[in-house]
Amino acid sequence: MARRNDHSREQLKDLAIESVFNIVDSDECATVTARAVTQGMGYTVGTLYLVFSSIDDLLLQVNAELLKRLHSDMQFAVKNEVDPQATLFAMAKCYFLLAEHYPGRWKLLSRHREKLGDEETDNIVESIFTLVETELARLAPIRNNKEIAIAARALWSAIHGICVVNASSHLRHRVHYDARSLVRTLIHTYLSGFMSDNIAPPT
Amino acid sequence: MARRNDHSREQLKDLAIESVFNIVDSDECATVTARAVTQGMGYTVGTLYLVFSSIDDLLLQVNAELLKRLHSDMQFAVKNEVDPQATLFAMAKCYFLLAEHYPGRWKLLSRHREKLGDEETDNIVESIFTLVETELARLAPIRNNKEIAIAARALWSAIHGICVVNASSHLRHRVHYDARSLVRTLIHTYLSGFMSDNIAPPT
DNA sequence: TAACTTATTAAACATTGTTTAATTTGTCAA
DNA sequence: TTGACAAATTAAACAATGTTTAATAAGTTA
Repeated sequence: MARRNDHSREQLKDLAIESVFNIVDSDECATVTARAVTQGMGYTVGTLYLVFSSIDDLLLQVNAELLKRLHSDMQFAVKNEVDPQATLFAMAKCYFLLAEHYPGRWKLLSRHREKLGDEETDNIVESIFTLVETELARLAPIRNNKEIAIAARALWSAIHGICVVNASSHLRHRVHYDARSLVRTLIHTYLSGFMSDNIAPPT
Repeated sequence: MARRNDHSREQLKDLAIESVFNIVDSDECATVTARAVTQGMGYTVGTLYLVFSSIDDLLLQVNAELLKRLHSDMQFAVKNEVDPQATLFAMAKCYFLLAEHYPGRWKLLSRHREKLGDEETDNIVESIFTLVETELARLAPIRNNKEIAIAARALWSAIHGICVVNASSHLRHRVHYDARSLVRTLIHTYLSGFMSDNIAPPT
């Protein structure tokens, strides 16, 4: 089945995704062009369309791969921590470190969140939320399933938002203290409120 | 000074910004092209470059305008609420409603946050944060300036993050309950933790 | 060995941002 | 009033992208 090079469709996909990583890792502001991607794989532009339906399709699959790795990192955190709160810190750290160490990859992730994702991507995101929910449930038994689900999304949104602000911090900010402690403070403060049995907010 | 049409540079700027609004309001997924913008103003593409240095420059000024209006809305909220917590709810609502009623405009805002902003834009953002800080300070006198500043950014990041997730919710979410109450719950929970004198998080 | 299949490419096309040279329009001085 | 100048506006060109298509080349198989 293989021709000129011994690369199956699957291998071509991996090559392309790898090439995208190389591009955004070398320069987080670089634009991922079809020609740059295929040049990085040692192919020409047409080959990309043999394996992906469009550039957006490629980037979608890149993001799916990123999310899979994130989920894997977070699972590792769950295994290595005992305290639920410590686990949540560790999981948040996984996300934060992705943004800090691989800003280019993380920007792909946050830039394409707006576009419609396919079912696979959504499922990975769901599995990530499930990890968070499990810890929240252990931490605040007084909360019901719905409250847990909402809290997981709110908390994760907040962490994501901090990464966004951090990524776009132009040094010029009046308050600049590091995003790492910002995340820690956020989780701590939020959980403190979440665990106490305060009354429901006004409607 | 005016020639063919009686449009000063300033008027051309306003026309262009208005045209961008029209484009993204009519279809939040529409791409804002130079030709579409100028066609909407009744000019041709070259005129745009008489007034803006690039498309990015135009979008930057569009975002500045959006932020100005947001700040104005939030100031209005401050005037019309007495309780600090109610004021914070009202301010968050301003941002949330922008995302809900003008998703196209809001996407411009969140999409271009990553690009380096000019000083003017940063100043507007700072003034918005100042409004939030003022209410937080009234609410939690035990917190010092730095804590207030961090809390304002964390809280706002969280609200922004919720809007992001909401904007990209593909109906398919297992938990879908409305973002409005998500924001309310988040603020309530966060403030509950912020106002109590819990210990500092572990380092 | 020859026909066929298909991976791969080179070239073409459409759409964008941006620049440039031409054109049109108003202003002002003689 | 008219002719020269300045400025606004445009049409056309250019480069970089995503995408498609027709040609080419390499392997497979009868």
